[in-house]
Amino acid sequence: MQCVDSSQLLKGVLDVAVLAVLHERDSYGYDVVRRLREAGLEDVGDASVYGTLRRLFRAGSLTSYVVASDEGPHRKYYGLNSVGRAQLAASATTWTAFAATMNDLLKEVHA
Amino acid sequence: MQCVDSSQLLKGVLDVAVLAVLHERDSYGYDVVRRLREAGLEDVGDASVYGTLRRLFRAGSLTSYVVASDEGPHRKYYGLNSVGRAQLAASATTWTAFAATMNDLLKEVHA
DNA sequence: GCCGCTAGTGCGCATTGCACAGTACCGTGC
DNA sequence: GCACGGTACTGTGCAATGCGCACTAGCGGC
Repeated sequence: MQCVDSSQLLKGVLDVAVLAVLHERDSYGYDVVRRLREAGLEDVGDASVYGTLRRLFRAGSLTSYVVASDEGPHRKYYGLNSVGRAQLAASATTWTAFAATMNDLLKEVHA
Repeated sequence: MQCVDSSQLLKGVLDVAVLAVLHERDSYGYDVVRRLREAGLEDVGDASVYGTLRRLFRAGSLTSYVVASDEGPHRKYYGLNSVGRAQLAASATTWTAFAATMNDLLKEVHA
């Protein structure tokens, strides 16, 4: 019944978004969520991000190391490896092409 | 295991794409598939489009009428009603904002 | 001690795109 | 007449993925 809500838009794009954030610098789940929200993806669920990180790690696109913190529980940092960087590049290209196609389709709507 | 494939990108966007195509003019399933493919969405599955049309119709965003054809089976035409037009407008806006956010995120990747 | 923030895990659900099979109409070629 | 390919739609079941929710746990402030 709902119009396109971002939760559906995120499908298949959250991977790229997460990879993009990690491309900037290594990070841990809680922080990735914060950065994505700051970037404008305000309603990403935390569970989605944690899930995505685990999935990408399992797929071999990310490295992982645990760092203790003074201000709370340990942090599980993730970082891109070569596979992840390649995946990010490929996905970014795919996304750009796809977005262009969609903009084309919607162009006439605004007319 | 796969990089962002269009099937996941389509999630939540096929609705808008279909609405956009119908905005141009009334159409039937088989034709919508053809037009989407011509527009650049080359690997949309036909079942997805038929499913989307049925879903949108059930949701009250589309009108439907059957037209006989000389060159094959009857055609079930769909068209936008006011609900559908509103949904298209809203979804298009959401998409545009979302795409802008994503482009922003990916901007640094290309650097 | 309790609360709230930080940080992570696991479970189960809903949505949705798709493959696949099946039905059926039509014209062409044999 | 019949097989075949293109047109056109339906239904079933699957897989991917984002999310809500519950839970664990460390930390500091009241």
